[in-house]
Amino acid sequence: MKMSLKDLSKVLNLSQTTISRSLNGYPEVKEKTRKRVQEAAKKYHYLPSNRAKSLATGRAMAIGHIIPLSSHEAVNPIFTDFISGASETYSKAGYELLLRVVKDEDEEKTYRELVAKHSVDGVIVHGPRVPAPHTPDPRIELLQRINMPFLMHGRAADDHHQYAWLDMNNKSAFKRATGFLLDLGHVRIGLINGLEIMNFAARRKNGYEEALRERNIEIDEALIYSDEMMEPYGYASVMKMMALPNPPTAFLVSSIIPAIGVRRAIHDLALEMGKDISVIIHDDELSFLKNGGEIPMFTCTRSSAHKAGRRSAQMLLDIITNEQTALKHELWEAPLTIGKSTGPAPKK
Amino acid sequence: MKMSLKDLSKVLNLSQTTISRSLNGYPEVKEKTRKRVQEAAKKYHYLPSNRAKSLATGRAMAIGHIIPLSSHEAVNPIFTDFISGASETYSKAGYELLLRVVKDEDEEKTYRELVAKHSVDGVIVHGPRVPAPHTPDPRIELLQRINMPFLMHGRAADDHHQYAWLDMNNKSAFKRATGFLLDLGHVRIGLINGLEIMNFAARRKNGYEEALRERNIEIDEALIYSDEMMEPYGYASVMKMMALPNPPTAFLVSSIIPAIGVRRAIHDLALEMGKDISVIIHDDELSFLKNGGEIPMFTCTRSSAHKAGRRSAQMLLDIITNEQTALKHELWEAPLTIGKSTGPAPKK
DNA sequence: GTGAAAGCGCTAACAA
DNA sequence: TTGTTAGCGCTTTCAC
Repeated sequence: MKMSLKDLSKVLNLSQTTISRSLNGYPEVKEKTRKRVQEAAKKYHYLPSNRAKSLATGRAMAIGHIIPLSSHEAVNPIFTDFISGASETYSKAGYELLLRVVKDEDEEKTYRELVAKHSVDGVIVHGPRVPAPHTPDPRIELLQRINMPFLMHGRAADDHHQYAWLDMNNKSAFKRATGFLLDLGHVRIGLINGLEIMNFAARRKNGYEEALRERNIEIDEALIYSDEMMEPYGYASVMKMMALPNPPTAFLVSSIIPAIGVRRAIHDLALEMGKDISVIIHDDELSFLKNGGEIPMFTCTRSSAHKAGRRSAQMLLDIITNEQTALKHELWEAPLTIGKSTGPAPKK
Repeated sequence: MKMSLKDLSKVLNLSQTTISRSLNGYPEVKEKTRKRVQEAAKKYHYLPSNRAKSLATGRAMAIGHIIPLSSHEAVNPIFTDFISGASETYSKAGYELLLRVVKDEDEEKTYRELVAKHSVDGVIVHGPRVPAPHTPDPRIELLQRINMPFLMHGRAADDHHQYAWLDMNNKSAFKRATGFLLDLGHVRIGLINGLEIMNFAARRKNGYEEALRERNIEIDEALIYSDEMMEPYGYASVMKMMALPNPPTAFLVSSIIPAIGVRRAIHDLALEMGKDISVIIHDDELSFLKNGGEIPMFTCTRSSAHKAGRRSAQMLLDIITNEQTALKHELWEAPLTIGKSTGPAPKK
């Protein structure tokens, strides 16, 4: 049942070398022999042991995905689509996907361990942070120091050029979304954002502010919230902002998780207090729509997350196999899909 | 920089064997020697290569998690918590977590490949199906045939005893939830369920029906919907049911994804048509609440999913290491957390 | 075009 | 208590 190279070599009356060469596409094998080998391999369901191959070649044939627990990246449903896309690419290339969910404080240890144990050939790092303005994500320096190839999903602060990354254009997406609400006549727009230590949140805020600034609308800090993307956070933010003397008429929400709370708050307000909020727009509700839909919405869709996963995986594999020194960067524009808005535009 | 056993043995002037024994806790090593070895290992950041260890011992030191794409398990945010729990357990035990997201039709191939390539010591299978009543999930037979240790997350049809599994008591959870709504005075309760080919959905429906039956309330098929858990599905179901001559006064929703659509529908109805639906209850909204919350809600919370992941991983490791023939099963009761309900109870 | 032999970094008999 | 030796299943020189 369980076939090894040796077994196969006995069956075929060939050396292990020849079989290895046949299966790995080396040119010096006679075509007839190669065919014979390939047929036998199929017949006996032979596949080389990953462990042995790794040991012999020095390559682990695996990529690590490290999910920092605190980043709440794991909780973002989009993340699963990303990883599923990556998995697809790895399978095609014969690589495995190794997943680690780690506490922040264990992250350095994890990378070191992965290197020492020869478990992976490279890693994809999720959720880059901005510990302080103009301070690079500490993980970048670490990974470079221990010589571990990596690709960042998202960018860190100001050091774009020093490492490979793939990112959505968060700033542009939120600038456009804000513009969309402004076009509808909204002036007071609540921003319910993620923690600004997360790079994407900082960029989104920039986009929001830039859109307002370009139309000479004052930025009101009372309309800008920033916290971990949990459901009660969305609910509480809306409630607080709606209690202001001059409440917002629309909300821009940075993730589907707080958006659920936002919807609940809006619902409660409508039912219990007769208040009426006209538009809510947030970043990845679309992820759950099958074919477009009626929600006013934009940015990262399920299929684009999947594509980003595939692309990121490929970029990393390229880095590993080509050993190219030129770093690759990709900045994706998020599709801005406008659907039917919930409720009317504000009276002017 | 990169340390191997051999390197270490030279540094310490000991044989590789002694070092291996020291580090792996064999008793026949002199305590003083062991100490010396351990210190050196720490000093030089030595960790054994996983690949070499695997090859020598015959154990892959890795567990595979197979996510079938079609099951939409991947999209369930709870899933990520499950896997993060599992990851924690594996790390402690020195195992890696290998993730594969595969199309249904590739699933058999995937398992065979994992066996042939010696990539994993066992797998955790997600999203058991009920292809037809009283028909077992075909993957069970396959895994047993190819001799791959596995643990099912969820149960398949009627063959509980033949394999190890961990599952939530879906039937009981939905029975209790339905009972809760009945206690509030609701009689017409809409059930927005997952595809009934998924085992958990079938069980949930059973619980719902049993609760109604026990109170002699007629089961109205017009109030039972079953589909893939997408957002528009939730929206459309509510809209359709609310258009009935005798619409429901409450909804029981099987996942947070369609529940978002349900909330949107309720919101739209309230705003645009003045309709008022009193209670919505669904299964894992709580997963996004940090410390309880105000949503009427129950079952699988984030922390219980995490715990289930940890426990499942441990069960599988036990199976692998103890080679115990007695199969383990665990059925968990979902915590039923009742919060403030959205809207009033129906007028009697 | 094919094969023999060494070696990847470990573990595990078997000796000493 | 420690060391010697032979693999684990593959790839890769180097010979033929």
